[in-house]
Amino acid sequence: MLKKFIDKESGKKVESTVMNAITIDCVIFGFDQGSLEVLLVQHGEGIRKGEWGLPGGWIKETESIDNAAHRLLGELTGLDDIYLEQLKAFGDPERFPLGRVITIGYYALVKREDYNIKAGSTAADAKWYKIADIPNLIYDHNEILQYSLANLRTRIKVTPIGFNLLPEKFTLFELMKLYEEILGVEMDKSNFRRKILHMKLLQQLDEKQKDVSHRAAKLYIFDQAIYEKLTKKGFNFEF
Amino acid sequence: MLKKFIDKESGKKVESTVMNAITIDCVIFGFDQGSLEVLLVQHGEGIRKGEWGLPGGWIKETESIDNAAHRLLGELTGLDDIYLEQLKAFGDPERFPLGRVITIGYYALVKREDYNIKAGSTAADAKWYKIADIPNLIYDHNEILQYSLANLRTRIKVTPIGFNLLPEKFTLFELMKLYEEILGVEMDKSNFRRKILHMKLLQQLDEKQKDVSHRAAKLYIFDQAIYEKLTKKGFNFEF
DNA sequence: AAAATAATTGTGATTATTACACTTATTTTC
DNA sequence: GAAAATAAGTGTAATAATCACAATTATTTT
Repeated sequence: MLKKFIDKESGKKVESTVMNAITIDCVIFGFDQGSLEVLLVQHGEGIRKGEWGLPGGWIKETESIDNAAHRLLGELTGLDDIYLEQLKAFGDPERFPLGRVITIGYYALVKREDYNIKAGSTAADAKWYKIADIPNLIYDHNEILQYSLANLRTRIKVTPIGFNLLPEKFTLFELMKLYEEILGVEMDKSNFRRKILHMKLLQQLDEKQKDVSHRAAKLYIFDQAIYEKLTKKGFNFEF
Repeated sequence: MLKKFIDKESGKKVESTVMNAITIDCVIFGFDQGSLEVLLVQHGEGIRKGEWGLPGGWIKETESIDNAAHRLLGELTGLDDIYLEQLKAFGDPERFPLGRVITIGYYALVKREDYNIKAGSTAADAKWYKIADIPNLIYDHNEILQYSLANLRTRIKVTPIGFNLLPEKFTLFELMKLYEEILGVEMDKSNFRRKILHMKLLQQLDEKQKDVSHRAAKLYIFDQAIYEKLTKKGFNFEF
């Protein structure tokens, strides 16, 4: 994977090293049975073989960074049209042991119902980890993960991106559980309902939950059009 | 400024081009007489000579990205200990006409009272521009600037970073004018006072404004300790 | 001393938040 | 098939925050 370069002007060899190499690493969040999870992959080569890390790869000469991130995500998960945002660049000179490699961190939010690892995976092994069970990761991937988690927590208070983690149709209680899990707080059912419904971001469907052993809850969908209207005049999502 | 490389493995020449070259570009915000301003520099070399752009430069092999940004900022303004944060990386393949160069955007908030352009400037010319008067900039610098402005607007609603733009001691009215200018809204003096004082982030001093031709306002300072306490348990800065 | 200017304080109507308790619908158990 | 269990969904009253003004106070200039 590493390339070797010679500086044509100075003539110096830059051995076993890539000058200013750039990679992408992606934190993929999912939500399953009340738990926030992250998709990790097992490294297939090198000294760190068998250790877990964030999925990532190299940026091609002719593609934008965003496109590279989307491509990598598609190769791994078989999904396109995923919610994906750049976090920031991580560039400690020591972060990668074999040379100077700057990585650009992304985070993605996927609906677990859509996700199917077999679809396009090139990774030896990929697995969802609950946030509390994240192992030691290669390089600075724990730092990137923690940063993205902090970012998700502040973003979700200001923007309704949480919907990207839920199925198309969801109950108010599921939505509340998502907020509780990500923010690490307990909320009041009644007050949550009032607040979220008051925002008018949700559309009630004529459908109900199936296969639950108690009174079935009404299903809702997220109204994109109203969201965009609200975004323009600014709104607040604090709970 | 551009380097030329040969890929040692493939033997291919990569002429007039830097593979994966990385720069830093910095949006430096200041606040002067009620206006939000940005520090731009005039290019001293190349075809774009004379055109304005964001101050920036190359990242050295052995320094972290954050250190590079601080170093560049110090070289230009003579200041260290500036509020500086990474925005994100910009990497459209076409953004730089002579080759693939990815740039990492930063934004800084400086107190104009501290700033002295003569201190360490290497730029041919540097000048503060009001937001409304920003000219056409080189490469994708207008895009970077717009992005940082949007970022500042959302950040300032959630975090009291605005203080970095004001002198050490300021009046409540000055603070309000800062928020009005950045967010582009009008606020009610009375309600603003109540809200900001209620947060307990400000310490009233036994000092007053000098040299004003009317009743002098009390001066306040920002209380860092209380800010950190509040940050831990989370707080909201909406106005 | 009066006028001008802006700081500072006050007020009441409206809306949002919070902590609960209560009612309703559905499924499972006996 | 009635009772128990479970969670959905509604209601309420106290408290706090927001908003749109009006009134008062302290200084400086005329």
